[in-house]
Amino acid sequence: MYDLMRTLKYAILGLLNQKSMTGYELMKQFESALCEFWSAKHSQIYPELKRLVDEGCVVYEIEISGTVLEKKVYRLTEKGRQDFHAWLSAETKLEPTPKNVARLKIFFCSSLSAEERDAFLKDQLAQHEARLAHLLHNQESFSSVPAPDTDAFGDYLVLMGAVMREEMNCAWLKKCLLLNQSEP
Amino acid sequence: MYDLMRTLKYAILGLLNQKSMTGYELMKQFESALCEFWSAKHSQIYPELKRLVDEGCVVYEIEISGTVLEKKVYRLTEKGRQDFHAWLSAETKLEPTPKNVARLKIFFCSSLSAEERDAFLKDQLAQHEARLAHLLHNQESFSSVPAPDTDAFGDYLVLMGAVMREEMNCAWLKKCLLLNQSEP
DNA sequence: ATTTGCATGTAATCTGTTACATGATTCA
DNA sequence: TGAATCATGTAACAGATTACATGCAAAT
Repeated sequence: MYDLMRTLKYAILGLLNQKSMTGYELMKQFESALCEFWSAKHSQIYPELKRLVDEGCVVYEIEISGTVLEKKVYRLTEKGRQDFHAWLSAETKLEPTPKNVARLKIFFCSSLSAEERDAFLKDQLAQHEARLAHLLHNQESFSSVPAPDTDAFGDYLVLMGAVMREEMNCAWLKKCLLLNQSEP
Repeated sequence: MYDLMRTLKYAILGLLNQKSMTGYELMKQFESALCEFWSAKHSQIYPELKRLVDEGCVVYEIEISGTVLEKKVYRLTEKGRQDFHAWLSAETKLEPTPKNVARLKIFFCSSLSAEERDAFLKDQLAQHEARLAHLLHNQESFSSVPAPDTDAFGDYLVLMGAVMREEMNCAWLKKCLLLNQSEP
C-alpha cells in the first residue's frame, strides 16, 4: 500500500498548534517562518484545510473583518493535536535526495570553458552570499537563545541551520573556484 | 505562460553527453553518480526518453543482449547537445526552498519533552554521521583532483559538496543538542 | 480614486512515486 | 533450477506550481 507522507498536513497542524489562524495567515507563515525548509502556496493550503476539516483535525469559526469580509479562523481539534504529535514523535529517516539544480550543473561543468565555469561559480557564490547576509540580519533579532519549551526555540534552531547551510555553500563554491583556477 | 524547468530532460542529456547508454544504465547513474543531488526512477526515465526522441534530442539503436533481449542504446543528437549547452549556460537563480522534513520537525520541537528532543536530535546526528562516513569512503577513490575539463571534475566537486553538507549537518545537530541540554 | 494587501477559492498542468506488468540473462 | 540482476514499459496516484477567478479593506 501507499505510504503517504502528508507533510503539508503536519506543517499546517504544527502551525495551528502554535496559534489559531486563517488560511491567509498560514500562507504568510510559510513565506516567513518556514521558508528556509518548507513552502506551500495558497492554492495548496486551502484545499488541504478543507480536507483537514473532513478528517476532523481542525475546525473553523467565521470572523467578520470590516463589514462583510468573512475570514475562516482555523484551530486544532484534539484529533488534530494527536495526529501532529504522532507525526512529530515518529521515526525520521534521512530523506534520499535534496534535489538541487545548481549542483546538477556543477556536476556537468566540465562541458563549460574554464571562463564560463568561473563566471557561473562566481554568480552562484554571490547569490549565496546575499542570502547569507539576509539570514544573518534576521539572526540579529534574537538577543539570546530562547528557552527550549517555547515556539521561538525551533525558530532559532532552524535559522541557525540556515545560516550554517549558507556558510557551507559559500565555502564550497570558493573551493570550487580555487580548483578551477589552479589549472589554467 | 508556463516556465517549465524540464530538469530531468537536461540531467539525461548531460549523462548521454558523457556517454551513450540505455535507460537502465541511466537509472543506475541516477542511483550512483547523481544520487546526492538528483534522483529519477525508471518509471520517469523511460517516458522522458520517448519524449526526447519525439523532440529530436536523442536517437537510439537496438542492441541484442544474449540471443533475443533488445536494449535501446540512446545517444545525443546535435539538437540534444545544443539544448543541453543552452540549459547549462543559462542563468541559474537560487532555488527557493530545499524542503526538509527533519528541519520542519526541529522547527516544531518545542512540543516535545526535553528527553524526546534529545533522542530525536541524537538519532538524526547518528544518521548524518553514517552518511558522512559513507561519503568520505567514496572520496578515497580520488587520489588527486581531476582536471577541470574531464567528467571526473564534476564528480569530484559534487562529492566534496556532499561531504561539506553532511559535516555542516552534523555540526548543526551537535549545536542543537548542546542548546537543548543547557536548560534542563 | 487608486493601489496594495487581505482573503478565498478552482482548474490545468507538471513532476515525481508506487504499484502493476512482463520477460531475458547471468551467476551460484 | 532458482535467485539476483538486466531490461522495458504503463497506470494510478500524490504532491506541488501556475494560472484563472473573485471581491473586500485599508492606506495613500
